[in-house]
Amino acid sequence: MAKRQRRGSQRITMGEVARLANVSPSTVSLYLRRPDEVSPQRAEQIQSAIDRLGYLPNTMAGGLASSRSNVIGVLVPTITNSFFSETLETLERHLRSAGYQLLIGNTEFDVSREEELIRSILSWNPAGLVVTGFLHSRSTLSLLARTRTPIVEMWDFGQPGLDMVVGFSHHACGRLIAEHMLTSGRRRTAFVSTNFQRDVRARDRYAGFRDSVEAAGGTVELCELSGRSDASETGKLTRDLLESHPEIEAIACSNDMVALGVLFECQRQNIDIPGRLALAGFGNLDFTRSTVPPLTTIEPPRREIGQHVARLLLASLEDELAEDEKRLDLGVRLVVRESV
Amino acid sequence: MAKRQRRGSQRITMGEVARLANVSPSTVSLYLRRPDEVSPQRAEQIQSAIDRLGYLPNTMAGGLASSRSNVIGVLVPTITNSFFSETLETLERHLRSAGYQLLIGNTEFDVSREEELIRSILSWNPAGLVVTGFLHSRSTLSLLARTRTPIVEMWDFGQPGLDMVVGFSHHACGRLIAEHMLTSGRRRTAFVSTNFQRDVRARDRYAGFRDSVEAAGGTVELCELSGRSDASETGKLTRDLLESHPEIEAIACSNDMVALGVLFECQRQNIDIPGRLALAGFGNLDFTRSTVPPLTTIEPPRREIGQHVARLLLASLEDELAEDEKRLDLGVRLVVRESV
DNA sequence: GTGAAAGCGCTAACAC
DNA sequence: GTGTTAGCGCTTTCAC
Repeated sequence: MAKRQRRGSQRITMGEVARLANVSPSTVSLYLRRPDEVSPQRAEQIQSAIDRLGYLPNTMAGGLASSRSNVIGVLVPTITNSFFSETLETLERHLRSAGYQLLIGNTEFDVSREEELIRSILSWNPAGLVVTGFLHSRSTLSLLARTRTPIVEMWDFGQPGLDMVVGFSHHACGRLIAEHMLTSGRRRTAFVSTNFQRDVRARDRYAGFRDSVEAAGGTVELCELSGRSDASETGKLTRDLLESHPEIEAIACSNDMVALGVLFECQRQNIDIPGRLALAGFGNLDFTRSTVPPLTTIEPPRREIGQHVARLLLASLEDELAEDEKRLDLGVRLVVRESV
Repeated sequence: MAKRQRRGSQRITMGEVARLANVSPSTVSLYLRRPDEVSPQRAEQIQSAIDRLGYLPNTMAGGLASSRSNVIGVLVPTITNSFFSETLETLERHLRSAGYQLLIGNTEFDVSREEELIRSILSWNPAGLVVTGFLHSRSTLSLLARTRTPIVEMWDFGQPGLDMVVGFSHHACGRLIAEHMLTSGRRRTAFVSTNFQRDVRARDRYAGFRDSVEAAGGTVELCELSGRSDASETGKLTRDLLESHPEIEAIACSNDMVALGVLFECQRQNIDIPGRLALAGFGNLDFTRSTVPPLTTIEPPRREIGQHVARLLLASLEDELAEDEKRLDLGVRLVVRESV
């Protein structure tokens, strides 16, 4: 007797509930979906039958019959990143309370993996789809063009987009940091980035930073970290950078974890921040308030993105949205502390 | 024309593919599930029809008809925590490549929320269920007892469990840290914890730590942080602690983020680590290698948990597992660096 | 307000 | 190897 018998799930059906409650299945169905439309007396019978039997509705059967689902697909580059996971958490909370179930996928910054995931999610006949950014493969685009489910592109802003857009401009983030550093008198700068090849948004922040610095006659040295935001690798890279470019007086980082790595290296080498070197991150992660010195950074609207994505999605499921409601630039805030 | 018409999804059905390919629907179905069992010629016809029409199978219909699903539910306290999100990521990768779709839920450390989520996941008729820890509400337990889907309790070890268990002992973690500190000659200690009331596993680590320290004649001061691992709040708490208990010579933290907050406060106050104070964290987060001084911590098997949960789940879906294969203590590793 | 009947799009026997 | 036939458990008209 190998192969556990996992068919015929033996689960209580709506018909059994109906029989016990002495009503028809369709009344049970109605009770479950719109309780007010059945008489109070039957409602009670039905509810007690449900409780007695421990009935759980079969979502698949319901979805098939109504040819619609309570599923919303969400694709992020990685959930192992507090940026996206906080957006996800907020999104989940708002959407679940409206009766939706999230189907989360990790694209790993890979458009062909994104395509695969979208295919898989679309096969669930989702009520909505949320993807990260504007970068999609050709066939993803045609897949998405053909579907009629509402789509939100999040965590970025500044391109046309497929349907709805909720995010902010990463180029503007880079400029914001650059201007702040320029204001404090720094011209010779470096940008230290993790995941530079895969992450378009990190590249956008770099581009914004570079554009502003160069426009002011400054220089920007780009340093790429090979893997993930490994703080120890950052140490070595920082060492090399400051050795080969002793003129550098400011370092902008692609995120706060990278900045933390740079900071520790400076502590080791007794490099004064911000005296000798200005340092800025991105993300406003919790620890940045208490580093020594506290880290200047940018606060991206992580939670707000989740909240507004949920709002737009829910609204578009109800009504057709006006064109000008479909695009939302949430902006960012420069958090000035003591490291610049 | 309000209310967008979202019914009759207009999607291509298997029947249409069959018609175009000049075969019966069941041959298409067979081709999709076991391609080798249809003749190469028809296979080609079918595939080209699929491509031409852009057919995507309807997962709900398939699931209903076969009364089984490729869904696996996973419940974690919060995905906003690299511990769980790395486990999730690994689990996702392994399970997806075996054709399963994860349904992820956030319990927020709340057993009644967990119950609600389990109810919702069970209504998908999942092939498997993964929950975090052993702590469940009474009705969750009876819900779980009635179902026949395989269940894994992860991230903890040491209790009987419902079905399968993959994790490690948090009590042992606390003891490990304690012994290391005792070895280095510290007797007067404190345990600084975030989320102490909600997180059983943090409490277990505390209990293990306290038991060992007290068995050796030492003392343990417990400090609870109110909210999340807010490093700045940690600073204030550390200040108060060291003021009211100047005798303390070692601090164990419920996780690395808390330890980071303590470390920064010590840098501010010029408290020598490990000279004046020993410090240890939990988690072996990336940055702990490069702090000044590098942080002694514990490496929990985050990725391994995901991997083994997937393996056990997949195995139990195939065959009945022997009792002794159902429980796995992955253990932990003390990462000795320079802070103790 | 309630029930009967007809599917939703697929899978799974079972003939052929 | 392929097609025919019944459902899977629910929702949704539409009578009553």
